[in-house]
Amino acid sequence: MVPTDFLQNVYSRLGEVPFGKVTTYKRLAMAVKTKAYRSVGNAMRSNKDLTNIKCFKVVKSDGSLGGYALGAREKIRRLKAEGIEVKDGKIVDFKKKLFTF
DNA sequence: CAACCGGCCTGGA
DNA sequence: CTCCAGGCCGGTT
Repeated sequence: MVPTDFLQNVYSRLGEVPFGKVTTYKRLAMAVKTKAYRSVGNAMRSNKDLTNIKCFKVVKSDGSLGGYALGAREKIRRLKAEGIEVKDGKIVDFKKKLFTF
């Protein structure tokens, strides 16, 4: 299937997030001029290209992890690989690690 | 057309 | 102030 404009937009924006930083579903949604936070998550889920699309860099607005296709465990591991610590299911120093578009 | 969703926010206990 | 439940928006399948 061919990705929609929305999806391409989301993926593109996600690619702007620098190493060591994260973003939220909401912020991402705002970046693509939409209020469909849920759809963004849905988009991540439907994404197959995990190698090129770092969906693990997207978390909830309150700093908690949210979901991940490969499991929360894996998500945490990946984030840690970028120097982002996760404690008790939440990002440490979330506000600092948060990237704003 | 109907159902699903990796969320967010607000209100009540 | 913290915790739980319900409601709600928008886009995909």
